[in-house]
Formats: sequence, C-alpha cells, structure tokens
Amino acid sequence: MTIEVRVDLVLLSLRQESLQVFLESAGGGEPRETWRLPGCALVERQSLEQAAWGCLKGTTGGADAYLEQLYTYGDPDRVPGHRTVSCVYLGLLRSDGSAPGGEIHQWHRAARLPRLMHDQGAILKYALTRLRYKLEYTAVGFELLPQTFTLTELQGAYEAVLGEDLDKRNFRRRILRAGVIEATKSHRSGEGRPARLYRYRDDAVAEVKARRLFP
Amino acid sequence: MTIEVRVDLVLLSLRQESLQVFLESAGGGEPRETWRLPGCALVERQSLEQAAWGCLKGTTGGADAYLEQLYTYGDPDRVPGHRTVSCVYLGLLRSDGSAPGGEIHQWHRAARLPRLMHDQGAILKYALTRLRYKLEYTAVGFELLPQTFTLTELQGAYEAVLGEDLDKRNFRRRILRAGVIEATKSHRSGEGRPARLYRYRDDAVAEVKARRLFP
DNA sequence: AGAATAGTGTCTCTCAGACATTATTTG
DNA sequence: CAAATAATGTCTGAGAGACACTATTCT
Repeated sequence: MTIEVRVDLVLLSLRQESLQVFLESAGGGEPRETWRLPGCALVERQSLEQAAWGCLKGTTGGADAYLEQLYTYGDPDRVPGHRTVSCVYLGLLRSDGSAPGGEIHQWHRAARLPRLMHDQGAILKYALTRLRYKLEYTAVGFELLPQTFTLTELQGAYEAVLGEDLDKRNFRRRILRAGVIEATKSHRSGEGRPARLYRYRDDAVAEVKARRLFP
Repeated sequence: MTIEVRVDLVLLSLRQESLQVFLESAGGGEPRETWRLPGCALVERQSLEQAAWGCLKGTTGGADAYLEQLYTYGDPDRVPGHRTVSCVYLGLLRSDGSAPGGEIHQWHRAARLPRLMHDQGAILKYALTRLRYKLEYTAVGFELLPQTFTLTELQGAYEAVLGEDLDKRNFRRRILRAGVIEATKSHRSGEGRPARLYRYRDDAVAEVKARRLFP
C-alpha cells in the first residue's frame, strides 16, 4: 500500500462584511450535510505550490489570490481507510474576484462553520487562528481587499478577521504610520462624504520585524 | 512512479556557547565533503510526528527535545532523480542531553555551515530565520537550556540564536515581567558570586499574544 | 436642512532602550 | 583583598489606547 500526497485549500474571502470559507459539498443531505476543503492529489512533475494554484483555479476560476503553505497533516488514521498526507495551503481571495459558488461549491461564514469531514474542522480552526496572528505582524490583510480601498473598508476587513471592533482613529494612525499603504488621488463616492482611496505599497516589506522577546 | 514522503530534521543545540546543527555526512571527502539533514522515509501507520521522533532517537539517541513542524518541500526536481516530498521538522535539544557526534553525524556551527545536499542549505537558513522570529514572541528559547538555568545562561542562549548582544538589565526586566520563568531556591556556584537558578513555568502560555497590527 | 459618512488631535500610561554601580562569593 | 560574576534602578522617548467633534457630500 502506498501513501497518497494531496494538497487541500482553506480559501477565505470577505463577503457580505464577514469572513467566509469556500467549501465543497461531500453530500449527506440536510440536515446532515457534510463539507470538505477543496483539494486534489499531487501528481508527478508538479510542485506543491503548483498543485495548490491549479486546484484554486479549477474550483474558483479566480486568479487573483494569495496562497501560503499552512501545515501538513499526516496522521495515519485522519482519513479512515486511506493513507493520505495532506499539505494544506491558506488562500486569501479579493472580495471582488472571488468565485460565485455553485452546486458543489459554496461560501460559508467562518463564524458558523458547517460539519466538515475528518480532521478538516480542526484544520479550518487552525487556519483562522493563524490568519489572525498573521494579520497582526504582516501586511496580509490587503489580500482580502480590491487593489484600491478606503480606510473604512480596510478597518472593516481587520474587524471581520479579528472578530472585534477597532477604534477608528487609532487604527488609522497605526496603519498610516506603518507606511504600508499610500493614498491615491481618487475618492469613492456613495452615501455621505466621499472617502479617499488607498493602495498597498508593494515596495513595503511584507514581513515587518517582530518585536524583541515577549510582546 | 510513486512519490516518496519523508521527514527531515533540523536539529539545533547550544554547544560551546554557539548554536550548532546536527548533520549527517553524505560523503565526498575533504574538501568537497557534503552533508545532509538527518531524516527517514515515512512508513505505513506512522504519523509525521512519530516519524520525526523516531528519527531523532535513531540518530541522536537523545530523548529530551522539542520538535515542531517547519515546512514541507515538494518541488519535483529538488532531489534529482527522485520524487520526494519532505516534511521538515525543527528540533531543539537541551545542551546537556545532546548527542555526542560520531563517524557519520557531527555538529556544525550554524554561523559557518558546510556544503549541503540539494535544497538543504536553503532549508537550514529558513529554519534559523524562523527560530529567531519565534524566539521573539514565544517561550521557545528555554528548550535549548537544561531545566534549571541562570539568567546569564538564558541571555547567552538568546544571544547565540539572535547573533547579537543584549543588555543585561533590559533582558532581565523583560523576561521576568513576561512571567514565563520563576525563581527556584537553588543557586549555581562557580567563579564569583553564585547565581540564582530559574525554571520555565510550563503553566505559562507558550504563544504569547502578538501585538496588534504592525509592531 | 438633515442624514450619512469621512476625517482629525490630545492626553495618559506603559514599555523599550540606554546606561553604571553595588553586592556576594571564591581563591 | 583582589578577582569574578550577580544583581539592581532611573531617565527619556515612542507608541498604544481611550475618547468626541468637525468636515464634506448627497438627497
């Protein structure tokens, strides 16, 4: 018997002001319907990252995304009857370009996850925790927004991921001081006073140096 | 053709006041001698972590160590002629219980790495970077020291990993304020005034909450 | 004019970083 | 008593967090 290597994806996006996960139906029917992470077996001559991108395109159709390796799960009995090692990637999709969902694939609120197969509930919880931590010391939050965005939208993204309200003035002060975004000359109109649009400065260091010792 | 899954180890320890890596000779003879990370193939009915521990015991004999998954490498041509996916674990060995080194295995200074096979030089560099970051926001530094230690020894461990000198008073203030270590009643005598021994508080949270946003 | 949203400043408190001297033990 | 190492406190500057009002646009 041989060991199967596969790649699975935790795909997150902001939809309707909340953080949502893209899942694949594994059948079962209501109310016992069970879901799984999208994924595929690793094939010959393909890197893990290529497999992850291929699977991303195959399921969402979307192209503009951010992917990073999360963790590799390999317990012999995590999938009963099969010996699979699964390399899980975390993916963030910009709200505009994210997939529509269809018969098989659907978006689910991260705050109220449905029943998931095998160990995938734990995997998802871990992915969310990692994203929250990462949000605090990297510039990864911008990956969830369109290329230009208002400060209010950015703050909303942070609040959706962290699950917590942030102070408007302090948020702006810190994010601007960090120097990772820059103002454009455009504004976005709507109800009320139009808001200035910002863009991510890709010349900014992605990983900001962490503080010394225990913060 | 099938894909081999294996586990490789980056084993680090403090020896002679410096951070060292445990490597396996891959032959070649001086001055072209090449080294590799210790590792083994994943076998049926074995979890990744079990394989890592098994390999650790098989090569170092040592038992008291800390292991965590680092990253999984799976490029199709990372090992010419073979299709291997390698799940790499980072291991920290306490200075006292670390393996002696023999014909095949030897310790090497992390600051002056020898020639390594395939992509393993890059893997090692990544492991060192991750450890430095991790040292700054977790309590992982204690894994390199015996169970009781003086503050001077602890500071030495941090300095060896970070490759940088730290201020004695500031280091003590912060490490004590963090509340992850506690004083014992014992002292260690030697030359000069005996130093109080401390021990790691395992009830302390391992992952200290990171700061908000960009530090 | 009123509703809606954008945008802005101050104060306090905690903590990081720089820095030098006293205390205790051994030989 | 000399040598060696341990232990300790203060000042300054930067940034986090709490907090409320003014500015601009649309209908």
